[in-house]
Amino acid sequence: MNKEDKKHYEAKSEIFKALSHPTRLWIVDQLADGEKCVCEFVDKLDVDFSTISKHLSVLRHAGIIVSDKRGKQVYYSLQVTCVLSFMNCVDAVLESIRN
Amino acid sequence: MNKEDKKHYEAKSEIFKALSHPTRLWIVDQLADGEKCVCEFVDKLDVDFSTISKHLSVLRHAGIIVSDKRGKQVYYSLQVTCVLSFMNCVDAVLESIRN
DNA sequence: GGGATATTTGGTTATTATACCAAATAACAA
DNA sequence: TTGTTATTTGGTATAATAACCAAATATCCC
Repeated sequence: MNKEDKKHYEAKSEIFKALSHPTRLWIVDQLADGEKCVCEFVDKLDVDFSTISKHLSVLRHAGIIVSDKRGKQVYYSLQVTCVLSFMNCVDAVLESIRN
Repeated sequence: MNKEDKKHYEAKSEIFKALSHPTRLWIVDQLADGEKCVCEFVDKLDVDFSTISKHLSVLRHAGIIVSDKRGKQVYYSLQVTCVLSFMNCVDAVLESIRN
């Protein structure tokens, strides 16, 4: 693996890392049918809001979601919707393990 | 998020974790066009073979690849080929960040 | 059996990720 | 301006990952 390849795979792995947390996958699913306010996540999860904020930050920095501040609230939405279609693939992996 | 959902997302995140390393993504790409012997990875990478073996183990436990021992050598191949199509999506993310 | 090769496993250490709390910032309302 | 709500950022302790070396295992050849 040469230097250029290495950079390429490092960048790619950052995307996967961003998706490597149950809470963040849940967030992605929540955004599947449109934007959501941070406050909605806070209500539905039993973790500190600072924790949620950091998860959102990870996804945003990876380029998977984008934020939009309107008034006091911040709305997030999916930037890269092909992530959703990969979820089906992941489910297939889980199925194949189970059987 | 209820208990069942939590388990589901935890399982899912394990798949992503397995793909969250440059070397492991490289391995997946290497397997795109068919099975490869561990020794081939050892030759092409500049890391300890025990490290490679552990990366292969991570991918195998996640159900992404399968191993087949023939003689002294172990051959690995992709079990879940839809992973490859997601790579295009990931590349799209990278593109969108770059621009 | 004994030696050589291929791969995995265990141990140790360094780096990275995560959660919570507390404090900071931003926007709006009184 | 002061208070209130929404969200982010910084600090810190703990847990998970990853790399290397050394040792174990498995297979083949003599």
